[in-house]
Amino acid sequence: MHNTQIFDLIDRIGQLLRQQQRELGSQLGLQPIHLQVMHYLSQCNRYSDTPLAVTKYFGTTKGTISQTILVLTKKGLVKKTVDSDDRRIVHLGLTAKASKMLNVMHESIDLRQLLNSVGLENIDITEQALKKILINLQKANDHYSFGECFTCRHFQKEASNNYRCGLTQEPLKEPVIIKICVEHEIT
Amino acid sequence: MHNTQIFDLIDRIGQLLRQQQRELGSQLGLQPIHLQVMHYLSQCNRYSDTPLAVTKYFGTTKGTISQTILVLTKKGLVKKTVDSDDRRIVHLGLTAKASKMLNVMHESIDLRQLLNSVGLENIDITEQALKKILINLQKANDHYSFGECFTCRHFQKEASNNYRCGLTQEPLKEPVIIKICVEHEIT
DNA sequence: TCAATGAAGTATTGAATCGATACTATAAGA
DNA sequence: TCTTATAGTATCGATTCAATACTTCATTGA
Repeated sequence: MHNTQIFDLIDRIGQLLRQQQRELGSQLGLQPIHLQVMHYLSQCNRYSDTPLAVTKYFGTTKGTISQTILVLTKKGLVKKTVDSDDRRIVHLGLTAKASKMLNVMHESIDLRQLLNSVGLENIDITEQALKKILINLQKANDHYSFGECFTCRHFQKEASNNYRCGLTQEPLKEPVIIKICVEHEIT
Repeated sequence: MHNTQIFDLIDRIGQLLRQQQRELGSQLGLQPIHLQVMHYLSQCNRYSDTPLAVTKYFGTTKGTISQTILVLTKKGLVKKTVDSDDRRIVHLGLTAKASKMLNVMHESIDLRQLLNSVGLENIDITEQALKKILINLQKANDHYSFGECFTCRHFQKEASNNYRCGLTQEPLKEPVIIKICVEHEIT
């Protein structure tokens, strides 16, 4: 009873955030999902920049995401490249136009003010709690794929300073990676 | 940079929760928004059970909500009654059928398991943090209406044990009330 | 008393998401 | 080679949602 209030709050905040995205995106002719996908693509690596990974991330179907990506490519915001090893796989990347657009957007919204009067310590606690909720939610929904844990560790071995693994500081918020790295921490 | 991760998490969890609602609702021929509105109506009082209040709550437009409610009434889940004082105002209420449906749904989803390994103390902290974020978000979006504060206090004076005011324990999660009661605490 | 203004809600239309189904192309295994 | 599985696309129908215009009712003000 008391516990479920958290989910009402998340639901509601998420709804209002999406509403903000809608207003912001409508000026650019974009829908909320487009902004979300672009934001996602700005943060993922070559294991998570495929349509299928986007599908898993947003919990929708292949077809739906395919449509979204089609719109983004038509608008010149996303570029596709076929994987050289496996030609079934497509890698998605933001164009310079898209990156610039994202930067402008991030400047126009000051998310930090929304954390007013929360307190740094509690922000951290909240963040950790939300991460655990997310993981539990993924487990409950069978969105968890253990098989890619090897991939994630393999990825760690690469000598690139743009990429880091683990839950806390990684620029890789891509879910497949996050999920697996978290699981790896637990076991 | 570090701070904005919270909003990614909220966004993502919200998305997955909505996906759950979609799966659950599709068996009943209902969309996520329908379940959300029904859940909202199960918790609001006679100051917040109007289409306009629902509109403010979900941050959409009157027309959109009107459509949603139309569907719910056609399905026999929501009943409209015209206000006796102000005949422009419509009060919305769940039918017995809807209440039963909500109960079944709440039983079929165990939200508590999603809080596994979070810890009671941190749940409270997270809840408080999310409440503050919600309020800040409402302020930023001009969804704040001070005028109804009087209404809220008036409502407090009624002798009904089904209703309570305040931020913490109230069964009234209706936003107009919450917003105003919180503001009242602050000042 | 009555006209003007505004508020609550509805109806309609068009754009867009989303799911379902069917399809193509490529890879991997027997 | 043949079968099966995977990644992605195309198409269609149902539905949301915003925008606009509209109706009904209340309130204000002369």
